[in-house]
Amino acid sequence: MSAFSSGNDAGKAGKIVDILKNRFGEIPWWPGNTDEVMIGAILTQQTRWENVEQALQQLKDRDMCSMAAMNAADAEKIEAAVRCTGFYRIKARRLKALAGFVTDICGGVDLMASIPTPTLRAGLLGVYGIGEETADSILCYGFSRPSFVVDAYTERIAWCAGITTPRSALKPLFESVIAEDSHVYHQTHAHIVEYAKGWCTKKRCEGCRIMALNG
DNA sequence: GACCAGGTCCTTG
DNA sequence: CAAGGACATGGT
Repeated sequence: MSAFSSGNDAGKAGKIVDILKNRFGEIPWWPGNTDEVMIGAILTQQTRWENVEQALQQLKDRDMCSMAAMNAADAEKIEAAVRCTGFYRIKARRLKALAGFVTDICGGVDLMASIPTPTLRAGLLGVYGIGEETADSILCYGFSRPSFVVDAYTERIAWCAGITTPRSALKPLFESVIAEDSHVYHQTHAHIVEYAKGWCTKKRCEGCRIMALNG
Protein backbone atom coordinates (compact mmCIF):
# COMPACT_ATOMS: atom_id res chain seq x y z
CA MET A 1 0.00 0.00 0.00
CA SER A 2 2.00 2.93 -1.23
CA ALA A 3 -0.21 5.47 0.53
CA PHE A 4 1.16 4.18 3.82
CA SER A 5 4.67 4.64 5.07
CA SER A 6 7.16 1.89 4.63
CA GLY A 7 9.44 0.55 7.33
CA ASN A 8 9.07 -1.68 10.34
CA ASP A 9 6.20 -1.71 12.79
CA ALA A 10 8.13 0.05 15.53
CA GLY A 11 8.90 2.88 13.15
CA LYS A 12 5.25 3.16 12.21
CA ALA A 13 4.15 3.11 15.84
CA GLY A 14 6.62 5.86 16.67
CA LYS A 15 5.34 7.91 13.80
CA ILE A 16 1.74 7.50 14.91
CA VAL A 17 2.71 8.75 18.36
CA ASP A 18 4.49 11.80 16.93
CA ILE A 19 1.76 12.67 14.45
CA LEU A 20 -0.94 12.56 17.08
CA LYS A 21 1.07 14.49 19.62
CA ASN A 22 1.60 17.28 17.11
CA ARG A 23 -2.03 17.18 16.16
CA PHE A 24 -3.62 17.23 19.60
CA GLY A 25 -0.98 18.47 22.05
CA GLU A 26 -2.08 18.21 25.68
CA ILE A 27 -5.60 16.97 26.18
CA PRO A 28 -7.42 16.28 29.45
CA TRP A 29 -8.11 12.60 29.90
CA TRP A 30 -9.65 10.33 32.50
CA PRO A 31 -10.28 12.55 35.51
CA GLY A 32 -10.92 11.28 39.02
CA ASN A 33 -9.17 9.75 41.97
CA THR A 34 -7.86 6.21 41.97
CA ASP A 35 -11.14 4.69 43.13
CA GLU A 36 -13.08 6.55 40.45
CA VAL A 37 -10.65 5.47 37.76
CA MET A 38 -10.97 1.85 38.78
CA ILE A 39 -14.76 2.03 38.77
CA GLY A 40 -14.78 3.87 35.45
CA ALA A 41 -12.45 1.27 33.94
CA ILE A 42 -15.05 -1.43 34.54
CA LEU A 43 -17.99 0.70 33.52
CA THR A 44 -16.50 1.86 30.23
CA GLN A 45 -16.17 -1.67 28.90
CA GLN A 46 -17.96 -1.67 25.55
CA THR A 47 -19.66 1.57 26.55
CA ARG A 48 -19.49 5.29 25.74
CA TRP A 49 -17.75 7.47 28.29
CA GLU A 50 -20.69 9.88 28.58
CA ASN A 51 -22.79 7.06 30.01
CA VAL A 52 -20.01 6.19 32.43
CA GLU A 53 -19.95 9.76 33.74
CA GLN A 54 -23.66 9.55 34.47
CA ALA A 55 -23.20 6.33 36.39
CA LEU A 56 -20.29 7.75 38.37
CA GLN A 57 -22.48 10.68 39.38
CA GLN A 58 -25.25 8.30 40.43
CA LEU A 59 -22.77 6.41 42.55
CA LYS A 60 -21.52 9.64 44.12
CA ASP A 61 -25.07 10.73 44.89
CA ARG A 62 -25.55 7.46 46.77
CA ASP A 63 -22.16 7.54 48.52
CA MET A 64 -21.07 4.41 46.71
CA CYS A 65 -18.26 5.79 44.56
CA SER A 66 -15.43 4.12 46.41
CA MET A 67 -14.00 0.65 46.72
CA ALA A 68 -14.77 0.44 50.44
CA ALA A 69 -18.38 1.52 49.94
CA MET A 70 -18.85 -0.89 47.06
CA ASN A 71 -17.38 -3.73 49.02
CA ALA A 72 -20.06 -3.19 51.63
CA ALA A 73 -22.97 -2.38 49.32
CA ASP A 74 -25.66 -4.76 48.05
CA ALA A 75 -25.22 -5.76 44.43
CA GLU A 76 -28.75 -4.56 43.66
CA LYS A 77 -27.87 -1.03 44.76
CA ILE A 78 -24.85 -0.99 42.51
CA GLU A 79 -26.85 -2.39 39.60
CA ALA A 80 -29.39 0.40 39.89
CA ALA A 81 -26.69 3.07 39.88
CA VAL A 82 -24.77 1.72 36.88
CA ARG A 83 -27.74 0.67 34.76
CA CYS A 84 -27.19 3.43 32.21
CA THR A 85 -23.86 1.90 31.16
CA GLY A 86 -25.43 -1.34 29.96
CA PHE A 87 -24.40 -4.86 31.00
CA TYR A 88 -25.33 -3.56 34.41
CA ARG A 89 -25.74 -6.88 36.20
CA ILE A 90 -22.41 -8.27 35.13
CA LYS A 91 -20.69 -4.92 35.72
CA ALA A 92 -22.02 -4.79 39.27
CA ARG A 93 -20.59 -8.24 39.80
CA ARG A 94 -17.25 -7.14 38.37
CA LEU A 95 -17.20 -4.05 40.57
CA LYS A 96 -17.84 -6.18 43.64
CA ALA A 97 -14.99 -8.48 42.64
CA LEU A 98 -12.63 -5.53 42.21
CA ALA A 99 -13.74 -3.96 45.49
CA GLY A 100 -13.05 -7.24 47.26
CA PHE A 101 -9.61 -7.46 45.73
CA VAL A 102 -8.68 -3.88 46.60
CA THR A 103 -10.15 -3.87 50.09
CA ASP A 104 -9.81 -7.44 51.37
CA ILE A 105 -6.83 -8.79 49.44
CA CYS A 106 -4.67 -5.70 49.10
CA GLY A 107 -5.80 -3.94 52.26
CA GLY A 108 -6.81 -0.73 50.53
CA VAL A 109 -5.56 1.59 47.80
CA ASP A 110 -2.57 2.87 49.76
CA LEU A 111 -1.10 -0.58 50.18
CA MET A 112 -2.02 -1.42 46.62
CA ALA A 113 0.03 1.56 45.46
CA SER A 114 3.16 0.02 46.95
CA ILE A 115 2.91 -3.17 44.90
CA PRO A 116 5.37 -3.41 41.98
CA THR A 117 3.75 -3.05 38.57
CA PRO A 118 4.19 -6.64 37.29
CA THR A 119 2.77 -8.08 40.51
CA LEU A 120 -0.07 -5.61 40.61
CA ARG A 121 -0.92 -6.26 36.97
CA ALA A 122 -1.02 -10.00 37.54
CA GLY A 123 -3.23 -9.50 40.57
CA LEU A 124 -5.66 -7.32 38.63
CA LEU A 125 -5.81 -9.81 35.77
CA GLY A 126 -6.86 -12.43 38.30
CA VAL A 127 -9.92 -10.42 39.28
CA TYR A 128 -13.20 -11.44 37.67
CA GLY A 129 -14.08 -9.07 34.85
CA ILE A 130 -10.65 -7.51 34.46
CA GLY A 131 -8.85 -8.24 31.22
CA GLU A 132 -5.78 -6.62 29.75
CA GLU A 133 -7.31 -3.31 28.74
CA THR A 134 -9.04 -2.75 32.05
CA ALA A 135 -5.94 -3.74 34.02
CA ASP A 136 -3.71 -1.43 32.01
CA SER A 137 -6.20 1.44 32.27
CA ILE A 138 -6.17 1.07 36.04
CA LEU A 139 -2.38 0.88 36.15
CA CYS A 140 -1.88 3.80 33.77
CA TYR A 141 -4.57 6.24 34.90
CA GLY A 142 -5.26 5.07 38.44
CA PHE A 143 -1.71 4.42 39.59
CA SER A 144 0.36 6.35 37.00
CA ARG A 145 2.36 3.30 36.05
CA PRO A 146 3.93 3.12 32.58
CA SER A 147 1.61 0.41 31.29
CA PHE A 148 0.38 1.16 27.79
CA VAL A 149 -3.33 0.69 27.15
CA VAL A 150 -4.28 -1.15 23.98
CA ASP A 151 -7.94 -0.96 23.03
CA ALA A 152 -10.07 -1.45 19.94
CA TYR A 153 -9.04 2.00 18.69
CA THR A 154 -5.36 1.22 19.02
CA GLU A 155 -5.90 -1.88 16.96
CA ARG A 156 -7.77 0.10 14.30
CA ILE A 157 -5.20 2.81 14.00
CA ALA A 158 -2.38 0.27 13.86
CA TRP A 159 -4.15 -1.50 11.03
CA CYS A 160 -4.63 1.74 9.11
CA ALA A 161 -0.94 2.52 9.50
CA GLY A 162 0.00 -0.81 7.98
CA ILE A 163 1.26 -2.34 11.20
CA THR A 164 1.07 -6.11 11.00
CA THR A 165 1.98 -6.90 14.60
CA PRO A 166 -0.99 -8.76 16.13
CA ARG A 167 -3.07 -7.04 18.77
CA SER A 168 -1.61 -9.26 21.46
CA ALA A 169 1.82 -7.70 20.84
CA LEU A 170 0.82 -4.06 20.35
CA LYS A 171 1.44 -3.23 24.01
CA PRO A 172 5.17 -4.03 23.95
CA LEU A 173 5.44 -2.51 20.48
CA PHE A 174 4.16 0.90 21.60
CA GLU A 175 6.03 0.69 24.89
CA SER A 176 9.23 0.26 22.92
CA VAL A 177 8.77 3.58 21.14
CA ILE A 178 7.52 5.91 23.87
CA ALA A 179 9.30 7.37 26.87
CA GLU A 180 9.10 5.62 30.25
CA ASP A 181 7.02 8.49 31.62
CA SER A 182 3.53 8.14 33.02
CA HIS A 183 2.44 11.43 31.52
CA VAL A 184 3.49 10.29 28.07
CA TYR A 185 1.58 7.07 28.59
CA HIS A 186 -1.53 8.97 29.63
CA GLN A 187 -1.40 11.30 26.65
CA THR A 188 -0.49 8.78 23.99
CA HIS A 189 -3.47 6.56 24.66
CA ALA A 190 -5.68 9.64 24.89
CA HIS A 191 -4.47 10.84 21.50
CA ILE A 192 -5.17 7.49 19.90
CA VAL A 193 -8.73 7.38 21.21
CA GLU A 194 -9.38 10.98 20.31
CA TYR A 195 -8.16 10.49 16.76
CA ALA A 196 -9.89 7.17 16.19
CA LYS A 197 -13.25 8.38 17.49
CA GLY A 198 -13.29 11.17 14.94
CA TRP A 199 -11.41 9.90 11.92
CA CYS A 200 -10.69 6.21 12.09
CA THR A 201 -14.28 5.29 12.63
CA LYS A 202 -14.59 1.80 11.24
CA LYS A 203 -12.76 -1.39 12.01
CA ARG A 204 -10.85 -1.25 8.76
CA CYS A 205 -11.62 2.22 7.61
CA GLU A 206 -8.95 2.51 4.90
CA GLY A 207 -9.97 6.13 4.61
CA CYS A 208 -8.26 7.97 7.44
CA ARG A 209 -4.75 7.61 6.00
CA ILE A 210 -3.13 8.39 9.29
CA MET A 211 0.44 8.05 8.11
CA ALA A 212 -0.10 10.66 5.44
CA LEU A 213 -1.09 13.34 7.93
CA ASN A 214 2.40 14.73 8.28
CA GLY A 215 4.20 13.20 5.38
C1' DG B 1 -35.28 -0.55 13.24
C1' DA B 2 -30.43 -1.63 12.60
C1' DC B 3 -26.02 -0.90 14.31
C1' DC B 4 -22.41 0.39 17.41
C1' DA B 5 -20.08 1.59 21.89
C1' DG B 6 -12.64 3.12 25.14
C1' DG B 7 -14.31 -5.78 26.85
C1' DT B 8 -14.50 -9.98 29.18
C1' DC B 9 -16.08 -14.53 30.11
C1' DC B 10 -17.91 -18.94 28.80
C1' DT B 11 -18.96 -22.55 25.64
C1' DT B 12 -17.93 -25.19 21.36
C1' DG B 13 -15.52 -27.33 17.64
C1' DC C 1 -6.48 -22.36 20.53
C1' DA C 2 -10.04 -19.84 17.41
C1' DA C 3 -14.64 -18.54 16.81
C1' DG C 4 -19.17 -17.37 18.36
C1' DG C 5 -22.47 -15.98 21.77
C1' DA C 6 -23.93 -13.57 26.09
C1' DC C 7 -24.13 -9.60 28.65
C1' DA C 8 -27.91 -4.60 28.05
C1' DT C 9 -28.60 0.36 27.93
C1' DG C 10 -28.34 4.55 25.17
C1' DG C 11 -27.20 7.29 21.12
C1' DT C 12 -27.21 7.97 15.85
